Amino acid sequence: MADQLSKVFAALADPTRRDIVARLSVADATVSELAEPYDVSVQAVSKHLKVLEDSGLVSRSRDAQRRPVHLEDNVFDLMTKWIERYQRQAEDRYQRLDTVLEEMDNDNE
Amino acid sequence: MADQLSKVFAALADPTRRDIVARLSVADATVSELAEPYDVSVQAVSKHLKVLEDSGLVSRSRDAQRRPVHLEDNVFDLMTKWIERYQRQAEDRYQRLDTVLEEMDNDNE
DNA sequence: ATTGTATTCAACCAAGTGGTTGACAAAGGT
DNA sequence: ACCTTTGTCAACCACTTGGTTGAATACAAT
Repeated sequence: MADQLSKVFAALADPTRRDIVARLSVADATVSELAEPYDVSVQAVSKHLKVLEDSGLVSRSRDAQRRPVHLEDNVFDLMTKWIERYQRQAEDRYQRLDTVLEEMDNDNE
Repeated sequence: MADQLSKVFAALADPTRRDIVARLSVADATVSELAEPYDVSVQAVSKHLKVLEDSGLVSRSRDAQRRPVHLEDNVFDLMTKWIERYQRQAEDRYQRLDTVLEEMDNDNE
Protein backbone atom coordinates (compact mmCIF):
# COMPACT_ATOMS: atom_id res chain seq x y z
CA MET A 1 0.00 0.00 0.00
CA ALA A 2 1.68 3.14 -1.24
CA ASP A 3 1.25 6.61 0.25
CA GLN A 4 -1.42 8.83 -1.27
CA LEU A 5 0.99 11.06 -3.20
CA SER A 6 2.43 8.01 -4.96
CA LYS A 7 -1.07 6.78 -5.74
CA VAL A 8 -2.17 10.14 -7.15
CA PHE A 9 0.86 10.41 -9.42
CA ALA A 10 0.47 6.79 -10.52
CA ALA A 11 -3.23 7.35 -11.22
CA LEU A 12 -2.49 10.36 -13.43
CA ALA A 13 0.29 8.58 -15.31
CA ASP A 14 -2.37 6.97 -17.53
CA PRO A 15 -3.76 9.13 -20.38
CA THR A 16 -7.22 7.54 -20.21
CA ARG A 17 -7.43 8.30 -16.50
CA ARG A 18 -6.25 11.87 -17.07
CA ASP A 19 -8.97 12.24 -19.68
CA ILE A 20 -11.55 10.89 -17.25
CA VAL A 21 -10.42 13.46 -14.70
CA ALA A 22 -10.66 16.17 -17.35
CA ARG A 23 -14.23 15.18 -18.15
CA LEU A 24 -15.21 14.88 -14.49
CA SER A 25 -13.97 18.41 -13.91
CA VAL A 26 -16.87 19.56 -16.10
CA ALA A 27 -19.54 17.44 -14.44
CA ASP A 28 -20.14 14.22 -12.52
CA ALA A 29 -20.80 11.16 -14.70
CA THR A 30 -21.74 7.50 -14.48
CA VAL A 31 -19.43 4.62 -15.37
CA SER A 32 -21.09 3.87 -18.71
CA GLU A 33 -21.18 7.55 -19.63
CA LEU A 34 -17.46 7.73 -18.93
CA ALA A 35 -16.76 4.50 -20.83
CA GLU A 36 -18.68 5.50 -23.96
CA PRO A 37 -15.98 7.46 -25.85
CA TYR A 38 -13.17 4.95 -25.26
CA ASP A 39 -12.45 1.88 -27.30
CA VAL A 40 -12.22 -0.41 -24.28
CA SER A 41 -14.70 -2.49 -22.27
CA VAL A 42 -16.78 -0.99 -19.48
CA GLN A 43 -14.92 -3.29 -17.10
CA ALA A 44 -11.62 -1.70 -18.05
CA VAL A 45 -13.03 1.74 -17.27
CA SER A 46 -14.42 0.41 -14.01
CA LYS A 47 -10.88 -0.63 -13.12
CA HIS A 48 -9.54 2.81 -14.00
CA LEU A 49 -12.15 4.34 -11.73
CA LYS A 50 -11.11 2.03 -8.91
CA VAL A 51 -7.54 3.28 -9.28
CA LEU A 52 -8.75 6.89 -9.25
CA GLU A 53 -10.96 6.25 -6.21
CA ASP A 54 -8.10 4.49 -4.43
CA SER A 55 -5.94 7.55 -4.93
CA GLY A 56 -8.65 9.79 -3.53
CA LEU A 57 -9.07 11.66 -6.83
CA VAL A 58 -12.71 10.62 -7.22
CA SER A 59 -15.56 9.44 -5.03
CA ARG A 60 -18.68 7.50 -5.93
CA SER A 61 -22.24 7.76 -4.66
CA ARG A 62 -25.31 5.73 -5.60
CA ASP A 63 -28.36 6.56 -7.71
CA ALA A 64 -30.38 3.38 -8.33
CA GLN A 65 -28.18 1.08 -10.46
CA ARG A 66 -25.92 3.95 -11.34
CA ARG A 67 -22.72 4.90 -9.47
CA PRO A 68 -22.13 8.59 -10.26
CA VAL A 69 -18.44 9.49 -10.13
CA HIS A 70 -17.38 12.80 -8.62
CA LEU A 71 -14.01 14.56 -8.85
CA GLU A 72 -12.39 15.37 -5.50
CA ASP A 73 -10.49 18.44 -6.68
CA ASN A 74 -8.97 19.10 -3.25
CA VAL A 75 -6.52 16.23 -3.87
CA PHE A 76 -4.75 18.37 -6.47
CA ASP A 77 -3.49 20.53 -3.63
CA LEU A 78 -1.44 17.58 -2.40
CA MET A 79 0.43 17.51 -5.70
CA THR A 80 0.80 21.25 -6.18
CA LYS A 81 2.17 21.51 -2.65
CA TRP A 82 4.80 18.90 -3.46
CA ILE A 83 5.64 20.42 -6.82
CA GLU A 84 5.67 24.03 -5.63
CA ARG A 85 8.44 23.28 -3.19
CA TYR A 86 10.85 22.52 -6.03
CA GLN A 87 9.66 25.33 -8.24
CA ARG A 88 10.14 27.69 -5.31
CA GLN A 89 13.61 26.31 -4.57
CA ALA A 90 14.49 26.73 -8.23
CA GLU A 91 13.47 30.38 -8.00
CA ASP A 92 15.47 30.72 -4.78
CA ARG A 93 18.52 29.37 -6.56
CA TYR A 94 18.13 31.89 -9.33
CA GLN A 95 17.78 34.66 -6.76
CA ARG A 96 20.94 33.49 -4.98
CA LEU A 97 22.70 33.39 -8.34
CA ASP A 98 21.49 36.90 -9.10
CA THR A 99 22.84 38.09 -5.76
CA VAL A 100 26.20 36.49 -6.41
CA LEU A 101 26.40 38.00 -9.88
CA GLU A 102 25.50 41.41 -8.52
CA GLU A 103 28.21 41.16 -5.88
CA MET A 104 30.72 40.13 -8.53
CA ASP A 105 29.64 43.12 -10.54
CA ASN A 106 30.17 45.45 -7.59
CA ASP A 107 33.65 44.02 -6.98
CA ASN A 108 34.64 44.89 -10.54
CA GLU A 109 33.96 48.55 -10.06
CA MET B 1 6.33 5.30 -26.02
CA ALA B 2 4.13 7.31 -23.70
CA ASP B 3 3.73 11.07 -23.91
CA GLN B 4 5.96 13.18 -21.66
CA LEU B 5 3.21 14.08 -19.18
CA SER B 6 2.51 10.37 -18.59
CA LYS B 7 6.22 9.73 -18.16
CA VAL B 8 6.64 12.57 -15.66
CA PHE B 9 3.69 11.43 -13.53
CA ALA B 10 4.89 7.80 -13.70
CA ALA B 11 8.40 8.86 -12.72
CA LEU B 12 7.13 10.74 -9.65
CA ALA B 13 4.84 7.89 -8.57
CA ASP B 14 7.86 6.24 -6.94
CA PRO B 15 8.87 7.57 -3.47
CA THR B 16 12.58 6.88 -4.04
CA ARG B 17 12.49 8.87 -7.28
CA ARG B 18 10.61 11.72 -5.58
CA ASP B 19 13.27 11.73 -2.89
CA ILE B 20 16.00 11.86 -5.54
CA VAL B 21 14.26 14.84 -7.13
CA ALA B 22 14.03 16.49 -3.71
CA ARG B 23 17.74 16.07 -3.16
CA LEU B 24 18.64 17.23 -6.66
CA SER B 25 16.66 20.40 -6.07
CA VAL B 26 19.31 21.34 -3.52
CA ALA B 27 22.31 20.49 -5.68
CA ASP B 28 23.51 18.30 -8.56
CA ALA B 29 24.89 14.92 -7.49
CA THR B 30 26.58 11.82 -8.87
CA VAL B 31 24.96 8.39 -9.09
CA SER B 32 26.84 6.94 -6.12
CA GLU B 33 26.17 10.03 -4.03
CA LEU B 34 22.48 9.65 -4.79
CA ALA B 35 22.54 5.91 -4.10
CA GLU B 36 24.33 6.17 -0.77
CA PRO B 37 21.35 6.78 1.58
CA TYR B 38 19.11 4.07 0.07
CA ASP B 39 19.13 0.41 0.96
CA VAL B 40 19.29 -0.71 -2.69
CA SER B 41 22.06 -1.42 -5.17
CA VAL B 42 23.71 1.31 -7.24
CA GLN B 43 22.26 -0.41 -10.31
CA ALA B 44 18.74 0.06 -9.00
CA VAL B 45 19.38 3.78 -8.53
CA SER B 46 20.90 3.92 -12.00
CA LYS B 47 17.62 2.51 -13.31
CA HIS B 48 15.62 5.11 -11.38
CA LEU B 49 17.77 7.83 -12.91
CA LYS B 50 17.14 6.41 -16.36
CA VAL B 51 13.40 6.70 -15.73
CA LEU B 52 13.82 10.27 -14.51
CA GLU B 53 16.01 11.15 -17.50
CA ASP B 54 13.52 9.54 -19.88
CA SER B 55 10.78 11.74 -18.47
CA GLY B 56 12.93 14.85 -18.93
CA LEU B 57 13.05 15.54 -15.19
CA VAL B 58 16.84 15.21 -15.02
CA SER B 59 19.79 15.47 -17.36
CA ARG B 60 23.29 14.05 -17.04
CA SER B 61 26.66 15.46 -17.98
CA ARG B 62 30.14 13.95 -17.65
CA ASP B 63 33.01 14.66 -15.26
CA ALA B 64 35.70 11.96 -15.65
CA GLN B 65 34.10 8.65 -14.47
CA ARG B 66 31.30 10.53 -12.79
CA ARG B 67 27.92 11.34 -14.38
CA PRO B 68 26.57 14.35 -12.45
CA VAL B 69 22.78 14.43 -12.44
CA HIS B 70 20.98 17.75 -12.81
CA LEU B 71 17.32 18.56 -12.12
CA GLU B 72 15.45 20.09 -15.06
CA ASP B 73 13.01 22.11 -12.99
CA ASN B 74 11.24 23.53 -16.04
CA VAL B 75 9.48 20.18 -16.52
CA PHE B 76 7.40 20.90 -13.43
CA ASP B 77 5.61 23.58 -15.43
CA LEU B 78 4.18 20.85 -17.65
CA MET B 79 2.47 19.29 -14.64
CA THR B 80 1.34 22.48 -12.97
CA LYS B 81 -0.16 23.61 -16.25
CA TRP B 82 -2.17 20.40 -16.46
CA ILE B 83 -3.19 20.51 -12.81
CA GLU B 84 -4.03 24.21 -12.73
CA ARG B 85 -6.68 23.74 -15.37
CA TYR B 86 -8.74 21.59 -13.02
CA GLN B 87 -8.09 23.68 -9.97
CA ARG B 88 -9.16 26.73 -11.91
CA GLN B 89 -12.29 24.98 -13.18
CA ALA B 90 -13.09 23.95 -9.63
CA GLU B 91 -12.91 27.60 -8.58
CA ASP B 92 -15.08 28.57 -11.56
CA ARG B 93 -17.69 26.03 -10.45
CA TYR B 94 -17.75 27.49 -6.97
CA GLN B 95 -18.15 30.96 -8.43
CA ARG B 96 -21.05 29.79 -10.60
CA LEU B 97 -22.59 28.15 -7.52
CA ASP B 98 -22.17 31.38 -5.57
CA THR B 99 -23.91 33.28 -8.35
CA VAL B 100 -26.80 30.82 -8.39
CA LEU B 101 -27.15 30.97 -4.61
CA GLU B 102 -27.10 34.76 -4.72
CA GLU B 103 -29.84 34.80 -7.35
CA MET B 104 -31.92 32.40 -5.30
CA ASP B 105 -31.43 34.69 -2.35
CA ASN B 106 -32.61 37.70 -4.35
CA ASP B 107 -35.67 35.79 -5.52
CA ASN B 108 -36.67 35.16 -1.92
CA GLU B 109 -36.84 38.84 -1.08
C1' DA C 1 -42.08 -13.04 -11.85
C1' DT C 2 -39.26 -11.81 -15.76
C1' DT C 3 -36.45 -8.99 -18.36
C1' DG C 4 -33.30 -5.18 -19.01
C1' DT C 5 -29.76 -1.93 -17.44
C1' DA C 6 -25.65 -0.60 -14.80
C1' DT C 7 -21.85 -2.17 -12.56
C1' DT C 8 -18.62 -5.17 -10.40
C1' DC C 9 -16.08 -9.61 -9.56
C1' DA C 10 -13.02 -13.39 -11.06
C1' DA C 11 -9.82 -15.63 -13.83
C1' DC C 12 -6.70 -15.07 -17.21
C1' DC C 13 -2.86 -13.02 -20.26
C1' DA C 14 0.98 -10.13 -22.15
C1' DA C 15 3.77 -6.49 -21.01
C1' DG C 16 5.98 -3.54 -17.71
C1' DT C 17 8.38 -2.50 -13.09
C1' DG C 18 11.66 -2.57 -9.38
C1' DG C 19 14.65 -5.28 -7.51
C1' DT C 20 18.68 -8.64 -7.68
C1' DT C 21 23.60 -10.43 -9.18
C1' DG C 22 27.50 -10.79 -12.39
C1' DA C 23 30.13 -9.05 -16.09
C1' DC C 24 31.82 -5.16 -18.56
C1' DA C 25 33.53 -0.39 -19.82
C1' DA C 26 35.72 3.93 -18.97
C1' DA C 27 38.60 6.89 -16.63
C1' DG C 28 42.00 8.06 -12.71
C1' DG C 29 45.41 7.24 -9.29
C1' DT C 30 49.55 4.83 -7.99
C1' DA D 1 51.06 -1.64 -16.29
C1' DC D 2 47.76 -2.44 -12.49
C1' DC D 3 44.18 -1.63 -9.44
C1' DT D 4 40.22 1.22 -8.01
C1' DT D 5 36.33 3.99 -8.70
C1' DT D 6 32.12 5.03 -11.17
C1' DG D 7 28.66 3.65 -13.78
C1' DT D 8 26.03 0.80 -17.21
C1' DC D 9 24.39 -3.51 -19.49
C1' DA D 10 22.25 -8.11 -19.36
C1' DA D 11 19.74 -11.78 -17.59
C1' DC D 12 16.72 -13.09 -14.28
C1' DC D 13 12.68 -13.01 -10.81
C1' DA D 14 8.35 -11.76 -8.33
C1' DC D 15 4.83 -8.56 -8.67
C1' DT D 16 1.84 -5.19 -10.82
C1' DT D 17 -0.82 -3.30 -14.67
C1' DG D 18 -4.11 -2.68 -18.26
C1' DG D 19 -6.57 -5.21 -20.99
C1' DT D 20 -9.75 -9.24 -22.07
C1' DT D 21 -14.20 -12.43 -21.42
C1' DG D 22 -17.80 -14.59 -18.68
C1' DA D 23 -20.48 -14.80 -14.55
C1' DA D 24 -22.69 -12.46 -10.77
C1' DT D 25 -25.00 -8.67 -8.39
C1' DA D 26 -28.25 -4.84 -7.73
C1' DC D 27 -31.91 -2.29 -9.06
C1' DA D 28 -35.89 -0.69 -12.32
C1' DA D 29 -39.38 -1.46 -15.37
C1' DT D 30 -42.90 -4.18 -17.33
